[in-house]
Amino acid sequence: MALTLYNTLTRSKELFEPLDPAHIRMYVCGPTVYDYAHIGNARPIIVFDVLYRLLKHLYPAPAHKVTYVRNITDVDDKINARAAEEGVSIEEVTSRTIKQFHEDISALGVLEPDVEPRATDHVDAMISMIEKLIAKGHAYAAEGHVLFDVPSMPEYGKLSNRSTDDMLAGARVEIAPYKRDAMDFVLWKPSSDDLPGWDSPWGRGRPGWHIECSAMSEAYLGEEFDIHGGGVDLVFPHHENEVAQSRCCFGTKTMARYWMHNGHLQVEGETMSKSRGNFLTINDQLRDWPGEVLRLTMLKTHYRQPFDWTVKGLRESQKNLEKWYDQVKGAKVGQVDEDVIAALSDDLNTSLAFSKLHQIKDAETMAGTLSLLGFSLDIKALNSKTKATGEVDEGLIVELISQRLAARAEKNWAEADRLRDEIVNMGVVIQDSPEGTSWEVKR
RNA sequence: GGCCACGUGGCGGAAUGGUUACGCAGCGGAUUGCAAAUCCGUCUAUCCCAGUUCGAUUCUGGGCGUGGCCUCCA
Repeated sequence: MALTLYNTLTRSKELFEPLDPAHIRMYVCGPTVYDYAHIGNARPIIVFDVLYRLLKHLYPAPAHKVTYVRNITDVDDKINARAAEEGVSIEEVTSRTIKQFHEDISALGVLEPDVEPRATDHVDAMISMIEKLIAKGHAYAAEGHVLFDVPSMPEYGKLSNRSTDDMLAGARVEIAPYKRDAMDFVLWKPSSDDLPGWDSPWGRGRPGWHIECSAMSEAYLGEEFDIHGGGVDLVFPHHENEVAQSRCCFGTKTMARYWMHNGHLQVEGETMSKSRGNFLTINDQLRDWPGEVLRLTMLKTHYRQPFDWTVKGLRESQKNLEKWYDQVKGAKVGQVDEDVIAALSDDLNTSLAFSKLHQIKDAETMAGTLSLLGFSLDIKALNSKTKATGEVDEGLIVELISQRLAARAEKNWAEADRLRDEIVNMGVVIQDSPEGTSWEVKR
């Protein structure tokens, strides 16, 4: 099955041809750990998980190997600011946030990346890259900083498709006096005593944002690799700068061959922001919904498309999953549907993949396909009480339900309906079935 | 201001130079003590204007609208 991927670098869909078919290599920019991950952060996590699963399917072991690296940025000024704000150590902020991050995304049905490197473990590699860049005339030290010399790289701007002239015209930030060129960006900056710092040829300091990904991708995937992913906002400056650093340092023609970027999402029609009060974290959403519902909702829209995160959409996903899981109940996990693979192979057309999924009649194929897509097939987990359940009086509900069952046994329908209404008024829905009466918090 | 992406039925969302996608909701029916679930059936669409074409939702140009990026936000 031919896989095509949209490549930001060429702004077109291209046939995926791995550098080494025996070893497919993918790098995705992970979180900066200073706060709960929001649902926007969940998009690349889920989207690239699907790509990882698809690659493993198309390039199966043992003939092939797929290596997926997703980093953790644990040195950053936002982290420092958060620590200062709370009066706690930087380690406390990062370790707490990393733990929370892992906990949150584990509910989303994502496979763990093969490597999850942390920036702070790779500072030496960053320093040696910076030294190399200086030696090759692509970087210079000034006032304790080291800057990348943008004019030294003629192809700068190729990934984000913009000229430095355009960028300067639109610039709205004042230019630091130590920069030779307005576009130059920081590779290394000095740290005061209260900030995290490492000894370096330029004094005690810390790395700039972009160099970590150049160093870590090289460490685990090599100087050139296949796929590099992240959110669209990272195209510029982050990825553009990564390309500049890596290519100039290693003297390569490319850093990654295929650059993939997921679009942003909105919440109920509005841009998500803290000031609007619609800043939804993954953790918030998991209080109300099973992780798999979040996963399906995220994948219903093609990854490059912007989309609107709504309760209505989540409800629909929940219904879809209930139906599918009901269909596979008791079936063994069979083959993967070829139409679904074909849809995914066309630049991860997950929307089309799910519409094909709706057409699957065979329970085993359904199970196999859902499983490839990262769904658990566990209807109990899907219907299990969410964390929001803690906000209702469970004991009372169970009591009312048993009273209603007694009323029904006596065919006292008026009393049974009155009890149902009482339960509904508490925000709880009940359902009768041959196996008994179940209940859940209404969403 | 510069650059980029997008605009399909009530909602989500594919595909396509000419023929009903699909899902959710709605509506009708079966079933159910009542509901839920399930099953059967069913209505509604391609932002506006111009051009190319026998024919455009699909290609080209313009307009309007939405979103994103323009130094650290996925």
